[in-house]
Amino acid sequence: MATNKNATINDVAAAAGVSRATVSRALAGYGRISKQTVDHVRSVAEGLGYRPNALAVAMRAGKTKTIGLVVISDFTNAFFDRATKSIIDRAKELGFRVLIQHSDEDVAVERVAVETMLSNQVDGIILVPASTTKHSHLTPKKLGGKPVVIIDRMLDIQRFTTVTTGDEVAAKEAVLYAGESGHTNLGFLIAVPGIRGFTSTQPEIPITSVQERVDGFELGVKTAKAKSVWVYSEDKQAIAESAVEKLLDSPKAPTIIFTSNNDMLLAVLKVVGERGLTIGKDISVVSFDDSPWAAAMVPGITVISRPVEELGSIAVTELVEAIEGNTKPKEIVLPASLVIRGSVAKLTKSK
Amino acid sequence: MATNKNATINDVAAAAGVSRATVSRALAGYGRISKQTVDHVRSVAEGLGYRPNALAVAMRAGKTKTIGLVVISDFTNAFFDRATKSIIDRAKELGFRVLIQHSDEDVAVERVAVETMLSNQVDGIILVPASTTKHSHLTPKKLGGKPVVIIDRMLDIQRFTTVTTGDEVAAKEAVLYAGESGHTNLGFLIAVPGIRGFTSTQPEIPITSVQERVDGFELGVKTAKAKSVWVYSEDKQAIAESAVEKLLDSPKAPTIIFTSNNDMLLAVLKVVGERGLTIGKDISVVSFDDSPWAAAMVPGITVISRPVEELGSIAVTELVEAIEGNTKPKEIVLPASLVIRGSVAKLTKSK
DNA sequence: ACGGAATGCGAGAACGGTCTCGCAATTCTC
DNA sequence: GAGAATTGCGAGACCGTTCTCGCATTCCGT
Repeated sequence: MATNKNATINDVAAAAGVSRATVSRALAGYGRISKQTVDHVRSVAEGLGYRPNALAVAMRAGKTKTIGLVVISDFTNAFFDRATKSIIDRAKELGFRVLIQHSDEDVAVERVAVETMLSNQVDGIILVPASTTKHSHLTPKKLGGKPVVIIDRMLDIQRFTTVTTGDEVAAKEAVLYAGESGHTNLGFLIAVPGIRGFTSTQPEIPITSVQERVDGFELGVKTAKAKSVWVYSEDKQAIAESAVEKLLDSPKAPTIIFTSNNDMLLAVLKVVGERGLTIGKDISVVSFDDSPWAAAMVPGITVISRPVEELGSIAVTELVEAIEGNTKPKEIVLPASLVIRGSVAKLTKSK
Repeated sequence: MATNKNATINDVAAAAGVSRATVSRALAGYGRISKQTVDHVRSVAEGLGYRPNALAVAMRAGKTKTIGLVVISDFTNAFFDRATKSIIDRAKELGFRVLIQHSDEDVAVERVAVETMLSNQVDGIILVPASTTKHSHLTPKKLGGKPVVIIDRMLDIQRFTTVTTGDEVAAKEAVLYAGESGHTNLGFLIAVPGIRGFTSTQPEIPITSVQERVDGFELGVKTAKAKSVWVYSEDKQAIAESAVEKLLDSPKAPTIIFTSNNDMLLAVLKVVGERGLTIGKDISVVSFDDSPWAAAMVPGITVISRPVEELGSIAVTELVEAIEGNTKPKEIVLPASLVIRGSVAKLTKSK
């Protein structure tokens, strides 16, 4: 069994009867070298199936053309898979590769992930931070000066470029839309990482994006002068379902339920369906984040859609810019928008 | 602005007043070295925040502890995101990193992706091949002897370890279940990559997993002695919807529709919903691949569930085994199973 | 007290590239 | 036709590690 090692530049040099330097010149096309030599070396290299060792190139250059992506994982959440795909694709366009690690919403795991990326000499990192406040592994010193772009959420420091979506505005807009449709008793189901079970008193929310959604919802409730019931739930199907039960059984049962993400929406769908209620008629629903299935259901679910692909793409563009030149940190906020389908019933106002 | 380069082993050696070799020994814990020196070097290294350059280590060792993953992308397809996640996680357990590229079902893109991986010196590759027959970029020579594990589909050669699911058996089982439930007019909606529009005559199917599903369905139809209508569709929402219309409008309208993947299921849901039909009552549905939303809907969708996480995990385990020792190629087939929910109506047999 | 074994550590090569420098050969200039 | 300029290419340093080899020094036994 031939262990078929790939050809190195030395092999090419030997086969072509020239020095390593000449091979390098011929293939990269720089420096003083005759056309004949270039052609000769190139054909020899091709014949040998030579391909430069990216590791060696990176070591010499001090650049790897690789960016690290640390997401909290949970691909069930439609957001992160779409973001991941758009990041990989945009990176490819710009000539970068992507190394992916999951933090599972755990700061300790995130820390290790970042260290792994750094020891792999990534040129920069895109990070969905597990915590707003815990970022001692993200000091300039520990990062070795490598740029970082934060997406989806914000940190309590403004050291990095941040790409987020304007969830507060969109959340308020959604509530006002419900108000215009005649809904006055509103229910809210908010997924909060880190809590156990569910509760109706607002817990500490460790993630700015969720906080924004809550703020926007509250603002909407205030503006519309509506009544509201809130449940904050662990991000787990079974528990979220109990939370929905509680929402539906509360004294002033809401005619519409707003959910902070797709997983919560699924819980609503399940419980509501089991009770024999029809979406868009007996009960209304609005959820954060669009997905193919939310669009394909009948009636389609009215959602607050975030420009996820754009977010990922912009994050890469910004990061690469920071890698190649020195840029100042900026805060980029992309607009989220209400996509109206059929899941919100028009209530006849009984004034 | 301090460009804060990360400390190298030379910095540590200088700071500790010893040679590079000694630092290496102290940190890796091998060779003849005094306990005092070890402690001293370690504390100095920690103080400097030293972390070995993985590139240099890899170059020296000839191993990168990285595996390449080439998937056809399409994260909307629930299969690939779950597979990707399980692969990353299992790789992490075994001390490997994962480099991801998408082929978009295009052999040319797949070829480039594989070459990129190889030039990045991955230790092995996990591949979802875009084509059964076109694999000239996967010769032992081009691969430089690096092992490859094929998942989800098979090639027409048996050079590589393959991890797939037993879709034929499961497809047949699903059809028989429908027969037992009283269905005799069966509809099939098959997504075929590479075709345009939709057709009712069977086109060439470039992917073994889809072929298996078709074979299994056909076997079931034969065994159950049922009538069947088939539509083969491009994998695009709008077109799939037209295909569903055609299925429902065919002379012998089916009472149940089988779909070859989740995207097709969504098309069925949409059209059926728009026609005011109720799933599990007016029309029945069975789909390949489980998903959170298929489970959360009411009624839940009866699906043929494939052990995707297990598949990914096994693929990594096999690949790492091949990387570390020399193993023979094997064909691993994991069982897919029918998950019965409420989307198949029990028909009273009118004999 | 002296030879041999054990111990601790440094020098230097190697991995596979890139790139600067300098040398020889050719061409140009008047 | 002699000196200068240009051209083409090789030698060797370097990136950050690991690891083999060999050299001092200490330790032990007799």
